[in-house]
Amino acid sequence: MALAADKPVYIFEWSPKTETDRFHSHNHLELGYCISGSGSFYFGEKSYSVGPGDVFVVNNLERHAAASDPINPSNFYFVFFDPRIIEAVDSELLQPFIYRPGHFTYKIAAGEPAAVQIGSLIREMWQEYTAGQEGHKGVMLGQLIQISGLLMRHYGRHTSGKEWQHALHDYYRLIRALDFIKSRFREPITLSDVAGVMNISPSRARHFFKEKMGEGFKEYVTRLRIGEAKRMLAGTNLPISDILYECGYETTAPFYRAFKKHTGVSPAEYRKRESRIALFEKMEIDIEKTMHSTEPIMKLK
DNA sequence: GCGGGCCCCAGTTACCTCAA
DNA sequence: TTGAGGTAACTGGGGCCCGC
Repeated sequence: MALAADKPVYIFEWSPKTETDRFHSHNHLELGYCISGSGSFYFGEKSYSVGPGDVFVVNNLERHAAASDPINPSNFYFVFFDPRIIEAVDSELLQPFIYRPGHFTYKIAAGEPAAVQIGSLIREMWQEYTAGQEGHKGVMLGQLIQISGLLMRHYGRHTSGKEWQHALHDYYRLIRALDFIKSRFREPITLSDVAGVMNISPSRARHFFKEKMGEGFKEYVTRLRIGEAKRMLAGTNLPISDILYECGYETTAPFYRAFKKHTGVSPAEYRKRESRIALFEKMEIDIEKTMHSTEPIMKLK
């Protein structure tokens, strides 16, 4: 989901499915506040239990997913926002969102002072949003800045200013690389190209990428390409031969091998499966519409 | 922290054949 | 035409190490 330029802050109410939603990452930053129920939140290999009052800080690099308890489904307020709006006010306020493997704590447990204060601000933000009075966007932005400040104080207890500055420097370098990769993964792209964007040697780029992302450069590019292929297989009727070309592959063999390795099925099987799921989900929605007139779970303006 | 050399090997490319 | 799979040659990423 991309944030519109004129609406850099979104808040919405959302209940994760009882089975784990698909792992994903995105270009915006995210805050989650559990208002009721229970479940789990997954960040890469880590998992956290979810309960009312818990706050989750989600950066724009780590792949994550959520799941609800079948007996007592969790319900969240989620805030999505463009990191640039924080940066424009004070780049230091970005620090709580910077991903540093081994240091980053995604969950602030209910009852912790930061969770209480941030939870209260997110509830106020929701009220602002639903009331929709004149100037609500500005008020929401102010609340977001306040939340960032509280997060900075919360995390600042554990990390020195010098370490924060270093992490910020690395973050900007990594963002440049990821922006470059995301805009070029459909073409032949090498580690040397990415190193050039970061102004470091290919050797250093390799160490840096693995250290910050937890996976190798090629692995990351392949994941992007296969993700794009999956999106095109499910969302278009383009022939597979066109799709593999659109995703940066020049011949069929490597595409089929990589696709099967990542998904466990061939591209054709994947397309069949997704079309069946889409048909089933459409039938469910039609039945739901017929029986009840309910609001969608995910509300976005 | 950063750059670079060396070696290994997985992945890629460019062919091919075969089946449906 | 599309999809699957095999082979050989080649490329370049990863791991390791060392020096600055």
